[in-house]
Amino acid sequence: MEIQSVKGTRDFYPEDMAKRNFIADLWKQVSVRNGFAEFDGPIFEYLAMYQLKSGDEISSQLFSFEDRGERKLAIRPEITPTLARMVNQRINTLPRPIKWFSVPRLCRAERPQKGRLREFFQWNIDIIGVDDCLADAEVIFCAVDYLQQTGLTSNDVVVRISSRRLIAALLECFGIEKQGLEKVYGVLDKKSKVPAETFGKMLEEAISDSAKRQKVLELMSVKTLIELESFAGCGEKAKEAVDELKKLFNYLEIMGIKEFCRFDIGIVRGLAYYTGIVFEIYDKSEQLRAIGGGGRYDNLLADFGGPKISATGMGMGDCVLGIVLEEKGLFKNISEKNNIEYFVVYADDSLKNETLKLIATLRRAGCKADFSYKGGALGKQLKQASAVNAAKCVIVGDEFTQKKQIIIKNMSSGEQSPVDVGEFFSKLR
RNA sequence: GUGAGUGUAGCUCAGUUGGUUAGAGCAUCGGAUUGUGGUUCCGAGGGUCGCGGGUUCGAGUCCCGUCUCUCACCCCA
Repeated sequence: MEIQSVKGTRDFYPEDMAKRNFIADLWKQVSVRNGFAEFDGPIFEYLAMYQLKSGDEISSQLFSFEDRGERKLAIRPEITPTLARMVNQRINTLPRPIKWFSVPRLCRAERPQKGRLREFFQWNIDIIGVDDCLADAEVIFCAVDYLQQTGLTSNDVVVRISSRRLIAALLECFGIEKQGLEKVYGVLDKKSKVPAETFGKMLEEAISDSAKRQKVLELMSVKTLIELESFAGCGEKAKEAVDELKKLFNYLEIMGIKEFCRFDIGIVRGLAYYTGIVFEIYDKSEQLRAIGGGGRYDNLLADFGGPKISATGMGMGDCVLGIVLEEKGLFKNISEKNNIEYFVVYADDSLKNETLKLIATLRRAGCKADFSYKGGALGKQLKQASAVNAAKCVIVGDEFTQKKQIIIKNMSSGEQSPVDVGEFFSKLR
């Protein structure tokens, strides 16, 4: 083979395409039934737009290039900046709440590994203009609605939920300076990913004071919302954050997805822009990276030059999800073949033109119909019919010449019977 | 970007301490079968052994480089 595919990309042969469509079609279907409207943007944007939020170092993770007018551009690594740009442009005319979704194809120049490629699809849903954590609950509901629709249950996946606002308030209460907050977030995020000893060392590097460190360790051992009461002395901000989480979990219970959701103080999310509720969705085997994640980012529009309007949302990629669905055998109902309804075969070359007419009529009537280019022995044509997984065969033979009849053969039972051509087509409609 | 492992037919893999013309199963195509398929039988095509150097009389096998894929780190929007 002369030219190989590019590192981290995938070829979608029909059987792979069937799986990709299964995933993406369901994303769209579930979004729509949850009240979200689809949008999309260009596949490349100004490089500066991506640097705005994440700084210059992001450039090494992007596929960037210059066009002939020396514009510095980049292939989109995420769609959220595009969303912010589009919403800002029409913010005064869009009815709120804005509930939008998209299934963009994204590229990131990272080294591929399990569940992460350089080109992938990511489902994004966002709700803009709602302060109430009901919007966060609805985003989580929509994600769970999707996962259930694929056949996954609360035995397979879990949504781990926490609050940036809560952690910020508590860390402030512990006396940790605002400047050091980002670094501590980074360490907390590692809690469930590294051995306890390593975690301890990382925390030591981030927080020099051992008393403060002890309080953080105490906090990280909290397993339920109720245990947070022991930090009640931490002031109004912390109390508000706890109340918000309680309210969220109440909504989740009312919506009937409580068994999918857990409070988990260790969920921080890497990025700086989250401001409130945050969550990540995991496969319960814990062997994979997150299936998806999201949360509240109330500064999103403002960061991109718009008004300060609250927003919450989530993203889910197709790579990890695909691995999970494959492992659980949930792709099994997907047909990789064409599922031809009628395969028309002809007993003699003199009937070829009549066969083509039948095919055309069947197709215009909306049936998936096909036939053999080569013709030849009836047995050969039926073999081809089996190869394309045809449900039924239409046999055009002597009966057609003599009585205008065709034979309909059911390919799974083997049963067959003659039928008048006119009657056959009138039944189709 | 750093580190480790890997690579033989479309797929899954054999291939002896380096020794003739590199094999099998599955898949594909053809035939048995000119009015009856999917399960049977027979046959065929398909490989510059990832690519490039080197050692050797001789390399799929040993050495170096490079690329891919896999796994971990960085990062994870």
